[in-house]
Amino acid sequence: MNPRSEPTLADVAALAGVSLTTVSRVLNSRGYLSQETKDKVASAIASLGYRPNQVARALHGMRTQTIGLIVPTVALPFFGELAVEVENALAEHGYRILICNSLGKAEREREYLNLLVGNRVDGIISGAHNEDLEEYHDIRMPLVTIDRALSPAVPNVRCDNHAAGREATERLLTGGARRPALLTSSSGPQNLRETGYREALSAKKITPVVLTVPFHTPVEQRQAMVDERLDSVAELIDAVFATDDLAAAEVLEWARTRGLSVPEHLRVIGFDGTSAIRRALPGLTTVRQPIEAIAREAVRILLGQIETARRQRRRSAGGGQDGALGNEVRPVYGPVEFPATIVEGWTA
Amino acid sequence: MNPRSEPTLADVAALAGVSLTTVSRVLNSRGYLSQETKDKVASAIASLGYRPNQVARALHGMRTQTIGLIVPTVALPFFGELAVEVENALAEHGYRILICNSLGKAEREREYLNLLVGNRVDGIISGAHNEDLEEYHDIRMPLVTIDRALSPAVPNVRCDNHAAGREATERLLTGGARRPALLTSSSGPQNLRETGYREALSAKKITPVVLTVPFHTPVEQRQAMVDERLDSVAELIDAVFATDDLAAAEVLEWARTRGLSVPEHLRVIGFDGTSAIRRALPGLTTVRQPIEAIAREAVRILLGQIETARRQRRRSAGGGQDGALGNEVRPVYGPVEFPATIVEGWTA
DNA sequence: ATGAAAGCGCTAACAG
DNA sequence: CTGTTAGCGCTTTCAT
Repeated sequence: MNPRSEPTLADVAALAGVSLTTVSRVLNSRGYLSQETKDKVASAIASLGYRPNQVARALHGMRTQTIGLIVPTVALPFFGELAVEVENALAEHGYRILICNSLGKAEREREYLNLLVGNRVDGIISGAHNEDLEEYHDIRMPLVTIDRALSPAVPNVRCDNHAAGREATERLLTGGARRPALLTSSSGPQNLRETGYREALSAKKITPVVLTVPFHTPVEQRQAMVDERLDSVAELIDAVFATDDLAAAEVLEWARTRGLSVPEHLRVIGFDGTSAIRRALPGLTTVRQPIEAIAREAVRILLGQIETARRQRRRSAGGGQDGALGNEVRPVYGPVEFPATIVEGWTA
Repeated sequence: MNPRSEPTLADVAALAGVSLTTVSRVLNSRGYLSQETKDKVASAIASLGYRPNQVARALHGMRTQTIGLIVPTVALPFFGELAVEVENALAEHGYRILICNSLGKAEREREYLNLLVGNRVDGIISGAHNEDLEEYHDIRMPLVTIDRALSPAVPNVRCDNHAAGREATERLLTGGARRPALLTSSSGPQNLRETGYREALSAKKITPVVLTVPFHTPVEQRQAMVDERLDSVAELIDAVFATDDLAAAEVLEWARTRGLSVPEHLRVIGFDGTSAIRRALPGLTTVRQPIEAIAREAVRILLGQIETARRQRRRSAGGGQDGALGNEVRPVYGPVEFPATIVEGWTA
């Protein structure tokens, strides 16, 4: 045996003087083993530093205990925190996570989707998609999306963007704003935070001012674009609801360079409320997403799907008797939404 | 065949009316194939939506094309960006990444180490370690550390912390500071940024003021601890060098609540310079780590080690002739350091 | 130019 | 209580 490569079951068996099966049994504590055998095997394992090859296990068991997570980039605190929470929730169930950063490129997202399927992950959680990549549709695998709905057949978990958008806007108004603008990444009916914003304004007969800077704008260009958008409406507005905290930071910077004091001349509220940004900008009033709840629920639904799929596979393989299976996790239609909460700072 | 599970090579072969071998050949474009065969196979693949099972491939080929990355948490922008850069660098070489967040818990880091070995990743990059976990030492696998040195035998890639610490401190002094404090996570000779700080001060005969708040302090407690540390030396100091940007943000918040204006009463310089924090706090003067360069170099060294290991394994397996192998990637001793650069804001 | 068969490391029937 | 054997899906000699 090459010393630089990992020992195998056979090595352990040989050293312990028993068969492969026996070793496998002590590893998985299945069936009856004499204490003596157990000890022999255990010491062989220890002395070789043996660790079961999960790849072989996966090949046999048809399951990798791994799920794929696709996000735009964990370099953004929101997705970084989301990834950590998903990882935590999965770890409790013995699963691990393969994180994929699409960087907003459809091409890359497609490649990752193939990679995940090729690696036979047990399921996928997607928190990023370039306006439905068709690959998502004909994927034969448990799938849950976070935040952006893909199709009614795919479970979607998110915070209640609509209500949150309305509440953020109302918070600006009750704070004294008369004309709040919206700064977001893309405008339209699918943008529920925008819908909430418009709803809050129409209740007060205020005309909306919607500014957009695309999500994947290179970081060096963002501030200039934000400045340009805000300058063009500076006379009209006295508050800004930015749909993410980093955009809110850019609004604050704009206000600073234009000599507008916050919140006196300009009120600002952000969105996400990640701990990293709350550390960086503790003064920012923002809407905090319940990231942990979202992650846990997405994981719960996904694992339910995986379980169901396994059952079906077993049934169609083993043939025959159904048994009473009333307690399966039911498929989820429609989005699952969690409430977001406003975190007070001094910018609004 | 169960419709919900992925098709296999055998399915493709059956549909195309050829043998497994042939299908495998067209997939890997090895040997001579008639155009007709190629076409038949290709269309069978397409119509089944077949994707090779990487798990099986890995089992056979004894390589997973996956490397593990261990970091404290990608929820912190520095490690989030590092993860993305490592992923990018690896992708260029056909490797993927398994990200593990240790959350600063030795227990969890140990588990992850086992997981990675169990999953037979081809190598590990570690950017986190609880004061050498012994497991790192007897690991039979290519390993590179980022930022923290583990042992002389393990390559270490980092920014030039010593020089950077000196320069940051000098920047405060040339800006007009007379007594800059250091705020860091743990003090001692292994903290090279601190060493640089002390060096810059001793050149000017200034007595150091070193404040510490442990790295893994829960976020809710941090500000209070920072406040407490700073209050205790408020009379002495007129500047702070914080060894990460988030700590610098906490210093700014302290200054704000104490009515100290920055940079007039208090100069502040941070460390890391991630894009996320630069977006959040564009005014912060900081030392920017060359994250991309670090990631690329770590990957380069690791892939070199993997290549070398494979060669050795082949040699010891196939037995015999060495051949001329002068162009191997040489093992790296001593750390590889990249220069960090100061990014100007208005806080210093 | 194509196929048959062995084997990667492990688990699970199926014997004893 | 323990061993033998047959795969999981793929690559790779070795034949033909």
